[in-house]
Amino acid sequence: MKTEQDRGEARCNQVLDAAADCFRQRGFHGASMSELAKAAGMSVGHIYHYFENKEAIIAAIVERDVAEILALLDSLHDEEDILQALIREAGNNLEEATCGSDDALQLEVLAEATRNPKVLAMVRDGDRLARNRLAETITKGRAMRGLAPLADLEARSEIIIALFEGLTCRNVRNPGVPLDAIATVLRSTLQNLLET
Amino acid sequence: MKTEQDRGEARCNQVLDAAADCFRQRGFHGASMSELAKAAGMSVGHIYHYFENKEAIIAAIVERDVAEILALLDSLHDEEDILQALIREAGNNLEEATCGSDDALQLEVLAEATRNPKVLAMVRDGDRLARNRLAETITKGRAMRGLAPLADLEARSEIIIALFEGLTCRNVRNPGVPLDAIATVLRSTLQNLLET
Amino acid sequence: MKTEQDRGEARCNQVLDAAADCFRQRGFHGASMSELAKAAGMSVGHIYHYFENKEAIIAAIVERDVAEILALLDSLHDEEDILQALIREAGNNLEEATCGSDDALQLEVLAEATRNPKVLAMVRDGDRLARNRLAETITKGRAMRGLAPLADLEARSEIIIALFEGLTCRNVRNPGVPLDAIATVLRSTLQNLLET
Amino acid sequence: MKTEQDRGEARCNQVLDAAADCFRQRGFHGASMSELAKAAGMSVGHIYHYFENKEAIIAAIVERDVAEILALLDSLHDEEDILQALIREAGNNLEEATCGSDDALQLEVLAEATRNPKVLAMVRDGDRLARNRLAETITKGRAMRGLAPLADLEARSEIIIALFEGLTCRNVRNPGVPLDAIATVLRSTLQNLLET
DNA sequence: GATGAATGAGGTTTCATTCAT
DNA sequence: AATGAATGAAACCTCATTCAT
Repeated sequence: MKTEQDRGEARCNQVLDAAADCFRQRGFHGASMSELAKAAGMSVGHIYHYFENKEAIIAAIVERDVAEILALLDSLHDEEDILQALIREAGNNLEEATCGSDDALQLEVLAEATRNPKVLAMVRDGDRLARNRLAETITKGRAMRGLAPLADLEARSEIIIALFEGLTCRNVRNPGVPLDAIATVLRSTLQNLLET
Repeated sequence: MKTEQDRGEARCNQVLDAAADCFRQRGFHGASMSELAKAAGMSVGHIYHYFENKEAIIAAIVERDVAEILALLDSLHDEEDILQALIREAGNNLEEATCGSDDALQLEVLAEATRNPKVLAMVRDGDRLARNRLAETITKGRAMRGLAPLADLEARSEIIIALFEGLTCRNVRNPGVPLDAIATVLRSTLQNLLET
Repeated sequence: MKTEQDRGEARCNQVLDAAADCFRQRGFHGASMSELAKAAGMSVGHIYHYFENKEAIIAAIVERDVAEILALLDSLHDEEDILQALIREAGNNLEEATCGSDDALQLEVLAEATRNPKVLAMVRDGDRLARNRLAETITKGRAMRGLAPLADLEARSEIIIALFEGLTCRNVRNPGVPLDAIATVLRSTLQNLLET
Repeated sequence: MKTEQDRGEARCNQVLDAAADCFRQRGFHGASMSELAKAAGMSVGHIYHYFENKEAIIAAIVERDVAEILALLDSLHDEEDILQALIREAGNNLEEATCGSDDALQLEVLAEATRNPKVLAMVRDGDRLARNRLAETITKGRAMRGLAPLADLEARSEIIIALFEGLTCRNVRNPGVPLDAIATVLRSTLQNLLET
């Protein structure tokens, strides 16, 4: 019984993994159900045992995407020197991006949110959690350094997130920029936002 | 003859205006040629007199989009106090975004660039022009203020653009943030990047 | 052993009851096997233990339907005053119909018979039995009243059945007609057909 | 322009004729759009220029069907001896039916009305017109014969229509009945209903 | 220049049926 | 006996594109 349920879940993830790949490469609406099925190693019809329709798959992908960001933020929260970890993560983000990670999917999600209310709601809910988490993390990090609480915490968080999201965009428009030069400026900008 | 050509161009723009609207609302792949035609007040078939196919329309939209950004940058170039103008423009951008301007289209373009090589090339070409222009503008602005040339000019430009693009993303994920709080932090961040 | 067989039969009827419901509500082709399964409280696959395929279920439903009519006729046969019972039954039929009984299924069967030879054969076989039974019943009823045998018995039976089937149709097209007014005319028409 | 519109209408009817055929032979839900298209000598996609979806075609067929009955009733209205014409028409109806005319379609419509509210509404609207027309016709016919108006006109009309619709059903269940025998009984029954 | 009828491929989705467990 | 995962064909429908007028 347990195995059975596990198997179901595994099969579900099989679909989601395949879907993420397809969506990355061809977009939500460019990828066809038969492409998904082929990529998932499953018949088209059977995908509908696990997902009500294509939009439900999109929603599940968005949910995963959101969870991933939250997980990253959570991992930061338990670092020893939080502020430094945040700044370090910035660099990693850059490298990852260069390796062509999930940029495409992130942009796809954002573009879809623009016209799909269900996706928009998920994106906004996720973002609310994420930015609250970031704010807490910053506050905790500053406290650990003996810095005063910030009156403009919300705005600073917003700008910091914007920076990161913006770098995702930059990675599409201008991937050729030297990483270390960027990292230096990024780090100093973040320091300015986090430690003053 | 001249009138004739003008008329043709006007008809062309009629299509592009309609296309921009449709693409904003439904995405490149979600908008159908017949929707475009209806929005443009023109028959489906006739659109093919002006554009070889749908992709050509997308390309033209992307081109326009790129040109718009360049125009904005150019307008800055002739300001009296360039650095201040840049910072001011940040605020405008925020307000515009709130009004739900072209965010959707920008994201659509970026997502499309991710998988359409032709679009990617256009986006990157445009971006190259834009960031060079910004670099020049910054240099000129600093010179007018008597500040020294920047060794890390490229990286700073990159971060500045990232900030702006990031705010476009933020506008989708979290449109409810108070503008003036953001603007203050944004301005101080830009000052830090431009004037030190 | 006997219990086992009984259980099988009960399961079978469970399917047929569910099928009748589904077919009534959605039609033979509109009802899916998985709907049937859900309504029968049984897995899709298991239905195939009892019925070779969907058409076999349809056939069984048709058979039941035919049997039901025959049973009604048989019950009439043992009434004391047969002719009066026939006429009375007309009224009941009307009321039943109003309550939206099996009209839908009857029409579904008839429509299906139109294109499914197997169903057509069943319907016609059943009808042959039914109309012969009715003819006998009429003859017996007339004899009990001391009336002479009818030379045009077959045609009269036919018209009487037509009247009843027609009222089923009317119930769909015009359910709002006052029952008692109809019943009066119906009764006098039947009297004319049965007692003269 | 006129020609153009005519052509469109002709093409529309081309679809409806084909659809009527297909629906008769395979039922509303048994006939596929590609069958319709083949029968109409037209591509599947193009049918959707004329009809929004399959249901719209069904609706149009039902409308035609209703109109046909109304036309028949109207033609009776201008006969010299209306009552006699009504009775005569009964015979014709029988013959027609034997030739396997529209019985199948009529039953299909009725069965569909049972579960499709839009079709039900059309059927009922059509029937209201038809039975009012019949009532008027009967009244006029009786007046021409110098007979008194009927107090139970509505109920009698109802029974008369039921007879005709019932004969349509009978034609499926028992087509082998000798026509003239039936016609005699039918005629006498109608006389009883119309002329007394 | 301008229309819209026409096509056919391909999209998402549903479904009867099978089969390993 | 009983399940439900799995399939693949076929359903309805949409769409970019072409072409005669």
